Amino acid sequence: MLTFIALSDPTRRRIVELLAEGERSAGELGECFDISAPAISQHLKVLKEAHLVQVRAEAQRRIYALDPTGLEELEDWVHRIRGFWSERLDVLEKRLVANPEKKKRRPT
Amino acid sequence: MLTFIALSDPTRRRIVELLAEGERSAGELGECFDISAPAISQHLKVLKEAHLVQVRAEAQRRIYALDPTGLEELEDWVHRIRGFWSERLDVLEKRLVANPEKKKRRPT
DNA sequence: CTGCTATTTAAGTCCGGACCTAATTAAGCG
DNA sequence: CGCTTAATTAGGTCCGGACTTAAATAGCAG
Repeated sequence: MLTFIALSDPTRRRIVELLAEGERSAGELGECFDISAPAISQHLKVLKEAHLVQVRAEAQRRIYALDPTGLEELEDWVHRIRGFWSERLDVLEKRLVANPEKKKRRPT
Repeated sequence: MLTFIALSDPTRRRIVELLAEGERSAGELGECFDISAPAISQHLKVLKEAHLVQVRAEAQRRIYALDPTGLEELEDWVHRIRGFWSERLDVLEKRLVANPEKKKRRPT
């Protein structure tokens, strides 16, 4: 699950947000931040490995664009978790409404 | 955005997955891992601060359960990004279908 | 070929975070 | 009250990751 690691960094998250607006070259992305070009390049590498961005060469420029794969994986994970949770919510809600004060001890 | 940082760790991700199946005490969670109880406690603290889990006291036990807040925030972020991307996808798809081999140079 | 632009790779520093053990708090129970 | 159980806080180690500067690669233009 490289997706979460990739997005845990604010700079990388910002890059993804920028690319959501449209593709950009590595240099153009770099201009949006106060860090060195190598730093940006490393961030892009991480995002690429997490399948969050794609690269395309155009002359000397590397044009970066969003890759839907990583986002889908992320969304799937969240839905899987929320799916379970929703089922339990139904039960929980009913119980809360039925007996709001009761505290139950559950055996190990 | 504490959500991504919290979920970037595999142990914490696993904890969330376990809690998706149902609430558990800190001790019960700890039994699922090969790390010390303090380590688990620290992980739970991070998850709590990211609003991914909730705590409820029951005698000496602390019962942990999923908190929907963090997951919603996560889902919102993904949707925001994918929203932009989907718009662009429409254009892209049409273009790909129209001329699959052509490579275009696009002005900035 | 030389040089210029765009970007990545290499090498090294530094800080935060994941872990441990030991000590602390807190709640039953005899 | 002492003892046990459950969990957290304290203090300290260690490794990975986000930077940096310097060097390498790659494409285009004269």
